[in-house]
Parts: sequence; structure tokens; C-alpha cells
Amino acid sequence: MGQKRGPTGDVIHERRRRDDGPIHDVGVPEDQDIDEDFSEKLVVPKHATMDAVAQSHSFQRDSVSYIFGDHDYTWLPLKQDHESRPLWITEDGHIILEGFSPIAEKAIDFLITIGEPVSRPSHIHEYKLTPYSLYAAVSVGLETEDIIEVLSRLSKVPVPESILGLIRDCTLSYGKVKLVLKHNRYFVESSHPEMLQKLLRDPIIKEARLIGEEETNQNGALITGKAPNAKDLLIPGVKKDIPDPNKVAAGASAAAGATAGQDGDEIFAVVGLDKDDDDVESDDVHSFEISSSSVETVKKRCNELDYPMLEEYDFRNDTLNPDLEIDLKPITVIRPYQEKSLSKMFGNGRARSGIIVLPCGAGKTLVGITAACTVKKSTLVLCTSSVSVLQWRQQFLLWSNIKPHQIAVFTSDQKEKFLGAAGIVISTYSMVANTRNRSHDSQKMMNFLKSREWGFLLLDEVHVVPANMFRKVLTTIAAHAKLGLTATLVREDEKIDDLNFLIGPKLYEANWMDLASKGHIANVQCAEVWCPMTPAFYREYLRENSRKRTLLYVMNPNKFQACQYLIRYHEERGDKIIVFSDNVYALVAYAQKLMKPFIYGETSQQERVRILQNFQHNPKINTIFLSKVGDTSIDLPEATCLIQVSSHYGSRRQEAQRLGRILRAKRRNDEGFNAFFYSLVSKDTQEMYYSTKRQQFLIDQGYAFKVITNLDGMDQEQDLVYSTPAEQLSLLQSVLLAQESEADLNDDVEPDADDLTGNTSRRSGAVAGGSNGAKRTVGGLKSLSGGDQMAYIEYNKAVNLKDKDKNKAEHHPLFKKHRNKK
DNA sequence: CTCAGTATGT
DNA sequence: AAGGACATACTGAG
Repeated sequence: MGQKRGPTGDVIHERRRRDDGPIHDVGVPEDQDIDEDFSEKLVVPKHATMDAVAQSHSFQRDSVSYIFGDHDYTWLPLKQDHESRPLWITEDGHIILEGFSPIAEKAIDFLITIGEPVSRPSHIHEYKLTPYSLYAAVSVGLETEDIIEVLSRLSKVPVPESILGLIRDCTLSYGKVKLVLKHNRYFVESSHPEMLQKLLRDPIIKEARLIGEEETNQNGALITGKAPNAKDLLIPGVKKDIPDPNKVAAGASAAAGATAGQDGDEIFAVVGLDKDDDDVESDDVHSFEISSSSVETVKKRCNELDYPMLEEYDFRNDTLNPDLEIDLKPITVIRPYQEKSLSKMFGNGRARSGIIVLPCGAGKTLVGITAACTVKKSTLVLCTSSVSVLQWRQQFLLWSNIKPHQIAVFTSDQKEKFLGAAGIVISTYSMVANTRNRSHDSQKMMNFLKSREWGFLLLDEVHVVPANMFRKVLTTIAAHAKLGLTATLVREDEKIDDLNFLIGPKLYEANWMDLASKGHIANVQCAEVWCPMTPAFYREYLRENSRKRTLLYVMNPNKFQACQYLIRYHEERGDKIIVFSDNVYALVAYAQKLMKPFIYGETSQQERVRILQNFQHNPKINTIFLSKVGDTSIDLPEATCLIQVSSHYGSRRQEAQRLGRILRAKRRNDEGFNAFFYSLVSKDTQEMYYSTKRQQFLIDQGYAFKVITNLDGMDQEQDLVYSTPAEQLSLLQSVLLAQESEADLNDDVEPDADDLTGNTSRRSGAVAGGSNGAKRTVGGLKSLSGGDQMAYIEYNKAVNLKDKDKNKAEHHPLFKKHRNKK
């Protein structure tokens, strides 16, 4: 059992109970909880720790179980030796992997290449084959028959015909057409001229075509040239040659798993990324030119026609663009997973455009820098905020031997240019995407950016790119290779798929749990704390409209106390704590009541710096409160504990990003958790719904959320805030009053706002009275009601009998409500 | 609608 | 003259 103790001996009630789970480990008597109202605590001895809970995997919310809900696959004919084969394949392209199989690690490597990870809890992983994922597989060098071969060897059941068809359809045409940038002009290139002719028959593509002088005036004539051939590329920071990821994996687990040993290696024998290039045998390539303004349209169209264009940059044979003198410093060594992600990008000696997904704190920046050092051409880096611009610059100087005068920063404050023929420019999306009036300097800089050809375009936080404004940068900047980096490739709208044609396929996605177990990122214990509403607050909650409800459940006195208790507990433990609240009113109220510093939008820059520095160095300041400013742009110091007080709106990305704030926490020893993530939720309110949705991304990454209905020891705790009915009443009144005053005269903040940091000059938003909060967007509703991966499904389905009714009562009306809003 | 961000002019 | 404080405009994300 783990060394460290969780904050409480809490437990509680877990969302899913499995018969085979080692429930006893956590001291929950299995037959004792049945008759209790589940909001009552299941008291657990103090020695039962959070570690213990999570080590028994029974607490995993088993998100994949929904797949089997409506389906019965028992009719599928199992192969005779199915026990040694780790996965199932369903007809609709879902792949279920047994995570405990001896060859699971190798299988994961393979599946991550050909499919999208849907959900990866500890025992069962789910992947899905999609045209995009197969496209990505081809783009990293796999071929149709390899995929089918390996898949059928790994599968317990015969691969369904429909899947074979899908794989053939997708992979045969994929990757055969390329988009190439030459002399600032775009060409569609292929070694198969008939494919180009086929594309040209499409009216949209035909429209985009430019006929240059090279071509004869014959309409269909294509330009013909020699195909590049490239080998022996060395990625800096890697000791040896580019390793074949599959070989590495095979070697690693051949040593580890003896049981399925021989079989396992054979399975993967067919897959070799170092085989010759896909089209190396045909040395002629054909192409036609398209206008740069139509690149996005054409790429989109090609995807629709099932001929997605691959974007590759043969940077080593590019003699037109000047080289950039840059290399990693000799002492810089990159981690195995960073190397693996880069080998996907540079696997065939050229730079493929695509996206790499790594959790925060796992060294995304270094991956980007290493890629830039490999390409060695002029590089443009785009970030979301000016703070990260400066950080990127600093990181470049730290890890590489780039000369300071070769890095230029382009923001509203600084408009530099680099000296010499090649260099690095770091800027923000809004700077480059800006269409409004530009200052003179800014315009000059933009002309400079537009006029030249960039070898490498590095897109930080790439999930923002699909936004209307930001996607413009891709058409205004001419870049040979594009690499997107992000930690969370999710958005609450439907635009995330656009990245497939805007930038390229997802080249690599790290498994968070895997990195945590190897010690690269912190090991986090996640918990959702259910705070019952006090009767008075709940009465008002039921009476009020949705807008006021938000405030009521955030300001719930029980939540206040839970927050205070957790802060106290973790401060004693020596943790650095960040408390998040989206709601500014609540943020201020909490922070002032608990006498902690806080930062939100209006806080001035100096004040922010002052608070953050105190938080980092002053041993007396161990807790800070942040609004959603903390989600982006602020350079947060290391924290080890994170508490979410108000978490309305089900943003998975936000949740994940916040969790990422504590992933940098160093491991203190080898076992147990070293970081804690709490979500405080008011029971029986809308918050329950949101928090379920928010957690989905993390659950898919394999995190287990523990539900805590009672913080053990809180009853004995002295001098908690709002412990008397009178105080609670006065809080309730001020909450209700706050809404009124905010609706009427908006600048009246709080009478006791004496040490308000930052001034409140910014108008706090005239609240237009009346009904609001009803989200009516189609996309939003679709994702709300889609529910295909929502934890609540299994939550309702899988809890034991006694809890079932409770949960239904709790969730159903809410969900109904959301649907009814349509 | 709310809260946040950047860019830019005064 | 340089630079901070403030106002304004626009955009993103949910």
C-alpha cells in the first residue's frame, strides 16, 4: 500500500462497483453500505488512503462499457487461441483492447498508429478506426496489407469484412497525393498521374488550378519531375539513428513478457517503418499548380473525395531556402516518447505536417524545438498569448544554440526582425490573423512574413486554430511543414476535425497514464467532492432562474467549508494549492473570506507578478485563487494541489488544462500520488451534470475520479467559515443581494472589498435582466445530447441497485431539461 | 451573455 | 521623449 496518505479517510461511494474488484483493500465492507442513504458517509478507517483506492482498479469508471450496452457480441466466433490475442474488432470500427495482455504495450503502439484512442482506462482500452486515423497510419508509412495482417493476428475474432473494406478503401488512395510548396507556389503532386486527372475532373479543384508556362497548353498536361529520395536522417538529441518505433516496442516487451513472447514478435514482424518509401520505386512525379488562396478549399475537397493530400517537406534537398544554423545543445537529450513522436514526423527523412499531442508538462516545447533543429530552415512559431511568445524565445535559447539575434519576437510590444537570411520568428495568432487596421510597423512586419517562404511553421496550442480568425494564418503564411502541438485535442464545437485538412493528421498522442507511471509527469489523484446544499440555499436554488442558480450553488456554505478544509489539510501537508473559480463574484468572495490572494482578469500585471512570486517563494503563501486567467497565458509556478470551486459549463479542455497545471509536480518518491485534483460540486444541482461532462476527457485518458461525499474529519474541524445558521443566512442574503445590485447598478462590488487587489474600474458587465443561460446553439446541444461517450451512461447503468434510483432521480431530470431546451 | 485575451490609439 | 494608465474594438470559448 502506498506510503502517503490521502487527505481524508474518506470513501464513500464509488460510481461503479465490480464484483471482482479488491474492494476490501479500502476497507469498505461490501454488504454494509446497502441500506444507507448514499449521501451518508461510508466511514473508512483513517489508514485507508486515496492511494489504496486508486491502486485497486475497481474504482475506475469504466467508460468503455457503454459500447457493449446495446450490443451483444457473443455470437462472434472466437478463434481457438483467442486467449493469447488481446483485442476485439467490431463491425463499426471499434477496437477493444485488453490492457492486461502481455503484448498490450506493443498492441497499443500499433493501435495508436492506425486508430483514434477513444477511452483508455486501465484495464480495457477502446480505439476507433476512422478514415482520418487510417490516413495518419499511411502517412507514417504503414501499408494496407500490413495493417490488415497485424490486425487479424491480434484479434480474437476474425476481422469483419466491413472493416477490411474500410481499411482498403481508405489506405489505398491515401497518401498518394501530396501538396508541395515550391518557390512560394503550391503544387499538387503524385506519382500516379491518373489520380491527378481524376482530381482535376472535380469542378472545385479544377477551378483552383493555375496553368503556368511550364505546362504545354494542352489542358491535361502535368508537370513531371524526379521524386526525392532521402535516407539517413538524424534527429538531434537522439543518440542513435531514428529508431523504428515498432522495433523499439517489440524489443522492450520481448524482454518483459515471456508468456506470449515468440508469438508477439512475429505479429509485429511485418510492420517495418524503415522499409523504402511508399513510392520510391517510381521515380517520376507529376503535378499541377493551384493558387495559394485556394489551398484550404482544395485540401478540404480532396479529403471529401477520399484523396487526402499529404504534406511533406523534403527539407534536406531544399537548396532554395537558406539553411538556419541551429542545433540542440549537446547536453540536451530528449525523452523516449518525445523521440517517438518526432520519429513519426520525420520517419521517412522528410518533414510531415501533422499534430503531436502531449500532456502539459511533458515537454511539448522541446519537441517543437527539436523539430525546428531537425528542419534547420526559417521557422515561424505561433502562440496564443504574448507571454508564451516570450517563453518560447527563452526556451529556444535554453535548449538550442541559436544566436539571440536570429530569434525575433513579433507582438504588439516588440516588432523585431532577425538578421541574416534565415531565422526564427515567434508571434501570436491574433497578430498574424489580424485583419483590422495595423500600425505601420506591424504592417511592415506582416509584409515580411508573407513575402517569404517558411520552412517550418510551429503551431502552439493548435486546438485554437479552427477558430474563424486563427485559421486564416494558414493561408496567409506559406510554410513547407506544419507541426501542431497541443495537450488537449478537444473542443466543445465540431471544428476539431478541420485540423485534419488544415494541418494534417494526428501523428502521435501520448498516453497520460503511461507517462505518469514512467515518472515523466505527476501522478494525480482526482476526486470529486459532493457538497450537499444547505436547506436554505437549496430552497432558493429551486426558486431561482438558471442564472442565479449558478451563484447559489457556487456559494453553497458547505462547499465553502469543504474548500477551507481541503486548503488547510494540504497546506499542512506542505502542498502548494491553486483554487480555480470561473465565477468572479465567487472567486472574490472565497478568497477574501479565506484571506488568500487572488488573481483574475482585472488584476494588474504587476499585481499578478507580485502574487505569483510570493506563491512561489514565500513559504507563508501557499494558496492562491485564480479565475480562468489561469487556464491560459499565466506562467504558473509548480503546484501540487488543485481545487475547483466553480466549474460550470462542461469544458473538457479547460478541465484537462487545469489538471495540466499540476502535472509538472516532481515525483517525490516512487509510489503513490504526488498531486491532487479536487472538484467541488454542490449536490443535486446542475453542477453535477457539468462536472460529469468536464471529466470525460480525463477519464478517457485513464484517470479515475473518486467521489467523496464526506470529508472525514471535517466535522471535528474548528472554526470553519459559515458554520452557524446566522452566518449562512447572511451569506445567502448577500448572494441574493449581489445579484440584485449587479443587475441594477453594476459597479457596486462588495462593501467589504477593502483589500481588493487590482482596481475594479472595468465595468463588471451590465446584466441584461431576463432570461438567459439557455444555450440554444445546435452544436452545443448536439454535444450535450450526443452522450455517446459520457460517463453518466455507465454511471447510471453500472452502479449497484440501491444507488441506481438515487442517481436516476439526480440525473434524469437534468438531462431531460437540457434536451427540452431545444 | 460572461469572462478572458490581444492590439492599438490617446 | 518615453512610457504607463486607460479606453476602445474585436475575438475566442463555452
